Amino acid sequence: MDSGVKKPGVTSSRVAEHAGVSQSAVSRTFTPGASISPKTRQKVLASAKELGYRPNAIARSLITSRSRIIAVVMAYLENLFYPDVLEELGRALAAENYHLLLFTGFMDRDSDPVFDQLMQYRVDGIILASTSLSSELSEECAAAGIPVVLFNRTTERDAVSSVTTRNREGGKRIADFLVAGGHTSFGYIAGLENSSTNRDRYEGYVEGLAANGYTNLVVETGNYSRKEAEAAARVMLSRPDRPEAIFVANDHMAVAVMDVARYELGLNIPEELSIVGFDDVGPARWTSYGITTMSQPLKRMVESTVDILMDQIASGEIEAEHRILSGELIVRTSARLPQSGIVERDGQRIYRPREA
Amino acid sequence: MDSGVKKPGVTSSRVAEHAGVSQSAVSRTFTPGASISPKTRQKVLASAKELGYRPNAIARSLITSRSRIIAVVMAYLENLFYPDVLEELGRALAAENYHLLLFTGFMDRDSDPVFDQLMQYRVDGIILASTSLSSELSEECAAAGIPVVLFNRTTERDAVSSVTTRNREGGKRIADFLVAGGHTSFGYIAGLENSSTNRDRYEGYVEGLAANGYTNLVVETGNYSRKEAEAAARVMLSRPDRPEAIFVANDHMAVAVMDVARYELGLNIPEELSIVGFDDVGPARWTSYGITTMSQPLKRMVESTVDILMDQIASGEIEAEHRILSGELIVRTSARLPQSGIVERDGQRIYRPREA
DNA sequence: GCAAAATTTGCATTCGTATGCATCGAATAT
DNA sequence: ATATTCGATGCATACGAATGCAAATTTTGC
Repeated sequence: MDSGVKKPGVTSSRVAEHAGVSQSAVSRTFTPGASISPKTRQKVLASAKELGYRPNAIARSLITSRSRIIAVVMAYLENLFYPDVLEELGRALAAENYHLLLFTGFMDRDSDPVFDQLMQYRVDGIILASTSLSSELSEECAAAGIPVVLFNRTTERDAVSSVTTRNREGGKRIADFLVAGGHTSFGYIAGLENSSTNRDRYEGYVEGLAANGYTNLVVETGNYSRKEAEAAARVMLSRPDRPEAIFVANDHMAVAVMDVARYELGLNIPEELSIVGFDDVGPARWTSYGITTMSQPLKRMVESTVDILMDQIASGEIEAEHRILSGELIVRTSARLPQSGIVERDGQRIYRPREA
Repeated sequence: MDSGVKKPGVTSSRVAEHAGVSQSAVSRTFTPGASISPKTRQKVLASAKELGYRPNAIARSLITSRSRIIAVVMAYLENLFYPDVLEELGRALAAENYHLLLFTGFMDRDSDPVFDQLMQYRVDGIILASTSLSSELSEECAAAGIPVVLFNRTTERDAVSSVTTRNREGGKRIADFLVAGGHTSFGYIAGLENSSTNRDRYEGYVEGLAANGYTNLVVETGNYSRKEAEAAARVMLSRPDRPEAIFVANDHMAVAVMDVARYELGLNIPEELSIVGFDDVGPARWTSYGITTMSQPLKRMVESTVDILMDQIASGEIEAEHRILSGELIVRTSARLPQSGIVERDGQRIYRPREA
């Protein structure tokens, strides 16, 4: 009666035979909304269960030309932000009955093999995150008629959609926050130079500082890598005119910078040095770091991403859509506090100067 | 000449027509080792390029009944160990021309839907990691004739393979290390109670302590979750007879325990409290933590995992294989040091008592 | 109870590729 | 030069499920 053990080759035809109906009937039983009487449906379900039948998604894909697979490209997962994204994407896609084909662990250079695989599997959509090969790759995919969403990255060309947060405003708010905190000299540890997030955060920061009359900004590059961020921090913090406050382009690097500052240079944070990050990733919340940081609304970003994909898949129309969400400046202990502007919300302290 | 833009429906037949050959010829061109003359091969390749043709992996799978997809099940990615595994798996599988279908972000409870999806996609193999539903799920899959490898977990039933490290020996070595370090009272913060890793590490630890004449072990459970580990640490460290040394079942929790010890209870590590972890995950190496920990040889574990799968896929024989690798006790700053037994290797300090 | 409409059902075909088999041509052997 | 072999090629079919269409059945209306 039970079965459990399932022979590899249980096909719809075998079930049909066993249930005394046609193969079409079996197919319709498993196709929501198909025309089938409750009676035969039950018969089929019974036989299916007995034989341990499950529709073959491959065969289905072939004929519907829908794989129900979404490719996710994340070159590296070192930054905890991305595993979080992945987990949330897993949830969101599963809810829509889609599956997640992951491309990771390859060096950024060789985009071509990845692209080839994507095309061969006829994925229904593509999410590009944490990869610098976005631009070229995305254009190609879009040209091939596959919906593409850039996650946490944008591009000028308008063929592909994107989901981001207000990086520019974030950078600006951080500048305001640091100025309000009484700092007078500033540093920036940059992410990947050609990434839109880095560019926008930087520009907003510079703009915000300038608006307050500060132009003495020192810059080093960490390329979103821990190792390089450490090196950058060493250089910046060894300067005679070491800045009082540093905006690090993301939390992943900020953690490294804090370690270097404290343990290699013996600096007290925030008394002697203020650090602000971006992302509000796990370790930022750990007591050892307590990083003051611009949060990215992960859940909403993922929702938007999946939304866009589902829309484009359903409509068949690939029209680039750009969703820009906003985060908050979460105030913790890694930076000196301004006199005012800090409010409490949902048990967190955030920076909200009056005009905002 | 170039093309770039690719019409959705370029099939092998279209290429065949364009090249003036049969569809079979096109197929053979893209099938390594098939019988085809260099001349026609070139003709086909030229046409394929011009039309932007790529073999349809779905259709190929249908007929070969090989999807070249490996399912990876990781219920959660909070513990950085798993993203690392994922990245390495991505690399290793790509090298074998396999792809990675990721199942993540679901609560452990509902294993059934996951199982259903696995079966429907006719994946060629399954890797189960960081999930407690291993036992039931794995049996089912194995019964269905799909190779399964448990990653960092074992099970008694011998239907499924597994790759682990010597958890028991690891626990024992940690006990030896702590005893040699002069500690006299001990604590254990446990992982998931029904997981084999937790059980083995615990048993080895207890055994090692007992061998040295210590039986005064206090235990709390953190279930491999950060939040619960924090709570466990609070309880354990508030005891009047707080232990001098704590073995935390993995680094992910050890980080949390250190934060609580330092910032909530003001304890100095390692002067007043020694902490040892397991995994040697990223944050363990960060200066703020510098966790002394049993390493798990990630790369080799992944290699073995993929090895086992490839073997079983190639041979069609599913014979459970259990690979057990060994790690090292990496000595850092979170625990008091023994007088002897610490040696340097590859720029790292490891604990290697004479008999080992 | 009968005709018309609505619903089920089965047949046959399709998706795009791989592959056994037969055929054909060229290369080798005698 | 002819017989033999071997590689290259094409034909036809198969993989497993979805679906348009027509036939069969049930339901509805009067």
